[in-house]
Parts: sequence; C-alpha cells; structure tokens
Amino acid sequence: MNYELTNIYNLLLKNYGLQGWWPLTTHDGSNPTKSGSISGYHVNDYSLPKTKEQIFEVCLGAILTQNTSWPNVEKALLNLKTISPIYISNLNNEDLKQSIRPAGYFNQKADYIKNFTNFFLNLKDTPSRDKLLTIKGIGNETADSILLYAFKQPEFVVDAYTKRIFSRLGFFKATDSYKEIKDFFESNLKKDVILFQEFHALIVEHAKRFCQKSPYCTDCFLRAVCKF
DNA sequence: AACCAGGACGTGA
DNA sequence: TCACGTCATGGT
Repeated sequence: MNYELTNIYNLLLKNYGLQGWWPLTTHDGSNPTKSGSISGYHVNDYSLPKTKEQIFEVCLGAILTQNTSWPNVEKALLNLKTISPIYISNLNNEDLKQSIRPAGYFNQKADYIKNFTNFFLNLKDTPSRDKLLTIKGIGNETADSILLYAFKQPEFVVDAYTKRIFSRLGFFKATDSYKEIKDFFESNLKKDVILFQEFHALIVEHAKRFCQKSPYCTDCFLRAVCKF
C-alpha cells in the first residue's frame, strides 16, 4: 500500500499488460507448445497450474531456470517426454541429464531435480518455505517461485532483475539481502497472490525491455521516477 | 566473439 | 555473515 511502489506496479501493468505466468508446456485440452515459440503463458487464467503434473512442471521449470534463459528451459522441458513425478523418479540420471542439457548446469540440475522429485512424491499438501529450503538445489528464489506460482502462496519472488530495477529506482541498495528486499515488497503491498505473480513477471519483462545491465533509460517510461 | 541469462552451493576469510 | 569461484548451454 506504499504509494510509490504501487505506482510503479500500475505503470508496468499499463505498459506491458497482464503476463499470465507461470508458462506451461501444456494446458488442459491444448497442444504442447512448439519448441522455441514460448507460448505457454495463460493470461487471465489464474486457475493454472491445475493438475498435479502441472504443479510439478512449474517446480521443475523453477529449478531449470536458475541463472538460465527461459527458451533454454523450454527446450529442456520439451525433451522430457512426460513431466510427472513418477516418470522423472524412474528416469535414470544419465537420461535425465541428456534431456535437460539445453538448460545448462545439467549435472547439478539433474541432482536438484531428483532431490525435489523425491520430496514431491512424499508431499501431502503445500510445503513450508523452510522445508523447501532444506532441499539441496532449492534456494530462496526457487522456493518463492515454487510457492507463488505452483502452490499459489503469497510469497514475493526476488531475483537479480528485482534488485537491479528497484535499486536503480532508489527503493533500496543493490547489496541488500534477499530477506530485506523480500520483506520490503511484502510489507508494502497487499498480500495478494495475483498481485505478487503479476508484479514479479512484470519486473522480468521490464528488465528485458529497458532495465538491462546496460539500460535504455532514454525511452524508459519509469525515467521520471527513477534515480539512476 | 564476448557477454549474459527468471541462482545455488561450497569454500575460506 | 559474506565475497568469490564454480557450474554449462544457447541466443545476441
């Protein structure tokens, strides 16, 4: 309910529109996304992910996208013939590695995915953040992505883009900790899952379009309110 | 052809 | 705690 912060959100939303995260390779009743097309977004449908397989897919995507661009993650996901916890659990490590190769860091990520899959198979209901963090391969951002986009919990996701954009805007220092930044957003916004989902997705979009490492400030619609 | 992408972990100070 | 090296493929 911080006015300045809410104002930024409204400007992002006005310029980019609803983002429809988290992208899924399959929707109910539709065909799989073609490789490279990046069309798994589902604008205005907050019922997704719906099935257990879709929830699982969001989790795998969250692990695979660690320091990796989404098109590479999509290639990895499409290489997996079936994205279900049972299937992945029974898949041998070498096959898993070959499938997820396009997403990079495939040796560690294969282990991370195996760890998480075992956890997921024994899961009764929504996991706690602390429990997720005990899994090797699930850090702060991945845990929050899983909770926000797979389990629809109001956990704000902080990534490198969030730090970059909002430190440039002047809300905090780029060196502030994950927890400090997460607390800043959560204490200044209404704890609303849809708001958190769209806000994070909009941040990613703005970082790609304007607020890159070397930013395009000239045409940026946030220039008037930015201290960079 | 260097640079970077929707980070996490292990190590040493 | 915290800064730093490591992990790897693919697009620009």
